[in-house]
Amino acid sequence: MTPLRTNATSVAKERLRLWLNMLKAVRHVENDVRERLRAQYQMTLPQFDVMATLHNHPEGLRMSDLSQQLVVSNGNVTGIVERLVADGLAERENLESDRRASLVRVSEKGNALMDEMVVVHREWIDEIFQDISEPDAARAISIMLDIRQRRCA
Amino acid sequence: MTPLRTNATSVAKERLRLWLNMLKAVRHVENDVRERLRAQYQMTLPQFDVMATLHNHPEGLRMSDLSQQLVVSNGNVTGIVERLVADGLAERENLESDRRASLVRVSEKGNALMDEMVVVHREWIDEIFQDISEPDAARAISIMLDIRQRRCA
DNA sequence: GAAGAATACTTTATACCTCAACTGACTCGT
DNA sequence: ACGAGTCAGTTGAGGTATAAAGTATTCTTC
Repeated sequence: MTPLRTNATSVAKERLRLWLNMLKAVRHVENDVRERLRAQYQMTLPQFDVMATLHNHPEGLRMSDLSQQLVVSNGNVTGIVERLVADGLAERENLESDRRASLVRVSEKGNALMDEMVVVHREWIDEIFQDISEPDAARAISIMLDIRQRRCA
Repeated sequence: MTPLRTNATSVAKERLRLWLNMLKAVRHVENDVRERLRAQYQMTLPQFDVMATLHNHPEGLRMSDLSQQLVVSNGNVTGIVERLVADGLAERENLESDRRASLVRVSEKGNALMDEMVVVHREWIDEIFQDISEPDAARAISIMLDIRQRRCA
């Protein structure tokens, strides 16, 4: 067994371990946040994700902008926005400039709610991540970016 | 604005940024792996996750062990294992010691497949994570553990 | 300026996923 | 024993998810 091969498999194992731990950590946080959302706001996690994204873009977003921001499929967004509109939390408007597309934005009711929820949500995350120092967070962010920014579709 | 408050909100923002980046990174990797699984093995990601876990425990696992390992709900595992058994990749056996429970393990056919897939999967992850050095991986793993190991239910 | 390619989005089929309620089985105190 | 409480697992309803196919619209290119 050459040292080269040993090192290569050693890195590979560590990367796999990282991946499995990322998965568990994300699910752990998602479960925590999901439960709080349900208990305190009767809202699902995907619905909140969409609302939070819309809240960051008061000018409105297209369906494809949403699916790209959230890294989910196109058809997925259709259903979630449908429910949000039905609940009066979001609105859709046809675009004159491109009749295939439409703009989605938070409704007045949704905006008032999100003004509050965004603050509360940040506090939740702050609590869940309380053991993570600012330098650790910065370091981890940079690693997360490295993972995503690999050349690909 | 006191410096204390400034620092507190600064850390909170960085933690939120970390959370959002973790989410995107995980979805990115999941999408990549999901596509390869579908194209090369006609298997879904959750099914692979279950099979890989079972493959690591040749003696077999109970349903609740599986859901705990994968950080998913109990009812979820029921459906996935159902499909795996239907496809002949896994087997279930009633436990004499506890007639409420049952053991799940990979079938002979599933074992042969997983012997190969586990290696290929590690290569995929190694490729996707190729920009992550071993020290970075180790550091990130420790941060992921910190996130999970906070006291909670 | 019309055929063809590309785009934005929806729809359908299938699989996942949680939660809450439920069934059947174990445990334990009395 | 035996009933209250607990535990392993399933079920059903509702809500995500993806992939693939389909629709309408816009762009492109000659």
